[in-house]
Amino acid sequence: MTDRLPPLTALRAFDAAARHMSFAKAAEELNVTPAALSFQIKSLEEHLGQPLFRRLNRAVELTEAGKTLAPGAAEGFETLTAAWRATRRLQDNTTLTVTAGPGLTAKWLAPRLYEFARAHPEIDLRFSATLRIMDFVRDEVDVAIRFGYGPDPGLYVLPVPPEWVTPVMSPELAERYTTPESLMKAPLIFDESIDFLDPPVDWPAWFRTQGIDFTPTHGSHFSQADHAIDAAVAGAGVALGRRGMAITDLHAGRLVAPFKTAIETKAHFRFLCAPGTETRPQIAAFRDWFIAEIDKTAYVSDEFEIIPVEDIPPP
Amino acid sequence: MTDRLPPLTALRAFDAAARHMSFAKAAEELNVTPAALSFQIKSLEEHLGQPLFRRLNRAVELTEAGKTLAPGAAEGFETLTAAWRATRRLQDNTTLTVTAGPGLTAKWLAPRLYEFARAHPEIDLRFSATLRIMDFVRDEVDVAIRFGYGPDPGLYVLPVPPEWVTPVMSPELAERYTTPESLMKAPLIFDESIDFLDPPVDWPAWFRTQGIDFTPTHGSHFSQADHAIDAAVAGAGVALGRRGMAITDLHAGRLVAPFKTAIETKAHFRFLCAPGTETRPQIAAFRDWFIAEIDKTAYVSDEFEIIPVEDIPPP
DNA sequence: ATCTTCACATAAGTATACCTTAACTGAAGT
DNA sequence: ACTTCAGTTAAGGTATACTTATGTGAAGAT
Repeated sequence: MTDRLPPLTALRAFDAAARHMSFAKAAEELNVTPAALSFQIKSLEEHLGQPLFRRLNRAVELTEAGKTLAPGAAEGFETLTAAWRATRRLQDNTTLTVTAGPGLTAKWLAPRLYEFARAHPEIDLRFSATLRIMDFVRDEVDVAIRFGYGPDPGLYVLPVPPEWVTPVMSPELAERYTTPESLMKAPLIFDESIDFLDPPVDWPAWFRTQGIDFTPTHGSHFSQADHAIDAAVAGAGVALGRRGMAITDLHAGRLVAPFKTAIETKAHFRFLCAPGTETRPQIAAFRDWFIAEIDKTAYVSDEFEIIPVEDIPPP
Repeated sequence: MTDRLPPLTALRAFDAAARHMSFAKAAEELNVTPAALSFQIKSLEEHLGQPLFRRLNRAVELTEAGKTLAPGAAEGFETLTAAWRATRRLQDNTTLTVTAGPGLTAKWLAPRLYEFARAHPEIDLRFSATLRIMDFVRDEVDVAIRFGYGPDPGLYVLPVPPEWVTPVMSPELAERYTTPESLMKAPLIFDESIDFLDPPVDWPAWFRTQGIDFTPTHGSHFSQADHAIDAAVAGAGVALGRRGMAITDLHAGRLVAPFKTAIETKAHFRFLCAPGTETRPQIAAFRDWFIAEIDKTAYVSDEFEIIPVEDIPPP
């Protein structure tokens, strides 16, 4: 017989039946009568040349053929559904789904979102704070904001100024630790979320910018950047704060950055979306707002001597 | 409108049109007239609420919506087609597709296949010699023979006796190197295809079974086991031959294994197929033949003192 | 400049695939 | 023995999908 695809409605009926393991429930899902579904399955079995379900009297179970077909059918229809939904979303100019890492969401986006929501009441903003790299089509996400290196093939990438780090601490601690040397005795906070950077942007690197050869051996470690900043705000120690993470607490006076040397890394935040979607109204609005917010705090960089990490002398 | 799937025939028409970038060719592929296809696309665009193609006079091009939908549609239908074909193959009891690594194919399967083909003339045997792990459904493979550890969740695994290695060389070389100590001065051949084993099954391990602490520093390296064996047959040096790889050349007298100590590893060949398919006639026939062939050479193991690799004293 | 060709659109008519209602079957639970 | 449940079967209607035939507009040829 044909090695091509069988009637697709029949295949979809099978998919629903296999997922529910019930013809009746499958019929309900597809808004047809059980009779119709029974026919579809029967016709599919005729196309195939062998049964897909074993009819027990109160239930159905999959035959070997059914077990072979079911996972692929489910995956195939899932893919189609995701693609169709993503396409439909293109003309929905009222919803905007953004994903960002938990740190950026907590320390940068969340405090500013109220402004965006007020400026664009027509946009229904949804957030997904996860580190998982997402698929724009499959996960129904419009914009991703991610910290790291490029390149990102096949994506629209908006350049954002590079990120730098400098020691930050609570005002109380700043009275105790007034010189770079004194930090060697201070409780240090380690932000493991930037461990992946190469060359490393860490405490030894910062001490070297001060002409100090010192590798701290203990301190508090945090896997997420916002937790490290929170610890610093609470007075638990001195953190190497990333500009984007610390800026809100610096402005609020909860943190101070007494030393005016910062390390710049090639990694930076990147505004990512599927190519072509950057012109959709809500994405363009979000992008413009995002750039404006970053520009608002750009002057902070002028206060610091910013040293590219690759210019730091090796140990 | 509905967020559910649109009419599937229309989606399939779009998929074909997007792949060919031509309505006429898509119509040909689907065995319908161009007019029918034109209607399908139009109906899909109405479902969506926006055009999927931009009609230029001599050609068509995808709109943003089309570009969003096309990859997912293609992938979805590919998945469905693969699943359907895999299901149809279940009732094809005349074809058998086997995949194995290049080493096993060259040194073990190929020399024996003639026998199998003669014993089962009704089976149309196809081979795929690749190291790539294959998906039984997507790659249309019935049986995989792989060297390594388990477990393999969700697969039928036929246990095969464990694999061991012992020094092998050409008869000429064997006259020169008659003691384990003499091998320290022999040209050694390294088979990198078993480097992934842990604990390692390598020359230092074998020397330790002889009470010799020796780590060879140079020799010939081969990334594939069959090439290492071929080099040994050619008299280029002494290889640590895997039972399964060397057995044919040992029987033929092209190789000899003068030292009767072998190292056994927990890794072994595994006969893998999708669960449930082990009862299909051609797979059962191949499995039975495979076991019988292995049993034929089982007595060889009796000649050796086989030491499990974990029992070898550490350096 | 006009003609031809090409690729797709449109109109009208037709077939068939799909669905519904209604009655049936056979086993499990009451 | 009666009810219920899950799926099957039959008959008939409707919407879907296809066909043939004709129309349209621009690219390329003469």
